[in-house]
Amino acid sequence: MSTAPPSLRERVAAAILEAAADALATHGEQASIADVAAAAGVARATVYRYFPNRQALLDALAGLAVRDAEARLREARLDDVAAPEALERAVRALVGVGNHLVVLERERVRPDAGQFDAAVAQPLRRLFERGQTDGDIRTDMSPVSLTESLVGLVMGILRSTPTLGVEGTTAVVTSLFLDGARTRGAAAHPG
Amino acid sequence: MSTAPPSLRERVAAAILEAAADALATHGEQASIADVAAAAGVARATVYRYFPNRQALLDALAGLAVRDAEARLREARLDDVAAPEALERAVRALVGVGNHLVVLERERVRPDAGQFDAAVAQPLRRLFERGQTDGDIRTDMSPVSLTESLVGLVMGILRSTPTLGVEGTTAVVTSLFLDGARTRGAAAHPG
DNA sequence: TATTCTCAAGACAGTTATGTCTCATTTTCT
DNA sequence: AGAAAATGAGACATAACTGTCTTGAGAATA
Repeated sequence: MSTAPPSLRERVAAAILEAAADALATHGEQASIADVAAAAGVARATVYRYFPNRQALLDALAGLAVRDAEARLREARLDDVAAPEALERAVRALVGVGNHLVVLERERVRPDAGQFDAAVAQPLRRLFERGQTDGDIRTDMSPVSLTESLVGLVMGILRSTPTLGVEGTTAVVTSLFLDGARTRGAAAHPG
Repeated sequence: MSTAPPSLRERVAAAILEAAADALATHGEQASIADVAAAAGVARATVYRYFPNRQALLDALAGLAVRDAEARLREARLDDVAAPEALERAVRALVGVGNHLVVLERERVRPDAGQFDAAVAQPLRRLFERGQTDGDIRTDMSPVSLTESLVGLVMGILRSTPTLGVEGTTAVVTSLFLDGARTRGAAAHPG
């Protein structure tokens, strides 16, 4: 691995990207460069020294999120285990990407679409397809719908309940998505 | 009922709000007044004749969405039926609000928060609480988490798959949320 | 200590969206 | 048809953000 010394420039660039992810995930698209700079604790001009313009920063952020998501999903080895276990790993990977994923998903309408699809949606669709052929996943819903549902679920929880931590969020999302909210087996109310 | 003649002003105001809902749901917060005006087929100045400033338009839109959601949830009579049936009705109500709900949910971080909570989240939480005491809904997840999950699910499907229609979307969301994506009962893959 | 690099702070111009206003034209209502 | 109201088009000033630049200060390196 390239665990080279984290040079100053790299550290500042990372801080700016992190602050941008937070600001964009919280305040949405209309977060200004001044907001990002303030959140990162640097001057506005410094941001422009690292990223020539706003779009470049957004692109860098999207690229980072894509690479992070790809790496986590690759390490998850979704193809090595059955669909339910793979799903839990996938959710853990997505939750681990955190705010970067929220930003990436928010910008997936923009011109640079496809990135989100290739890095996140496609592996999920493949996972659901395999789960369906193996009999682990219900077949009355398309892999596309299942993927969108899972993404919506993750995003909703990720944006509204950031206090659960990675494992807590993963457990909630996985359990709910796989088994649903209905009580299983037990008798309903004695009507 | 006050089914008065739909005066001209009311019709234009409704058209502007509808266009604003579409534009804001599609292009997010950075949709300009010019975008809204173009989408509504009116001049930019006309928008300002109906809403003194951008914030007033956003407030009107949020108020409309809140009233719409409240009315639909009230008509759904969630308290009159068991939790699973009530959940389906609630989902149908939320889906029926459509893009207005997406906009309202996106702005729930803003100063005028609470509106979304009072109109949408609170009824859902009450529904889940009742479902848990009746034994219809699993109790290892809080009503708050269940509510956030359901909202995330609805929003995700609503924004990414607008072609299913109200009934299709309702069926998908309800079934998935109640019973999950896992195959029920059938044997897993023959390993 | 001297040199070099980087940063913070702020001034500056260019661009874009906002909000106001006017005026000729069109639409609505009587 | 005629009066009243509303609209479209566009000019206009204002505000906010963007992107560039300069200056003085601070930290790293030799």
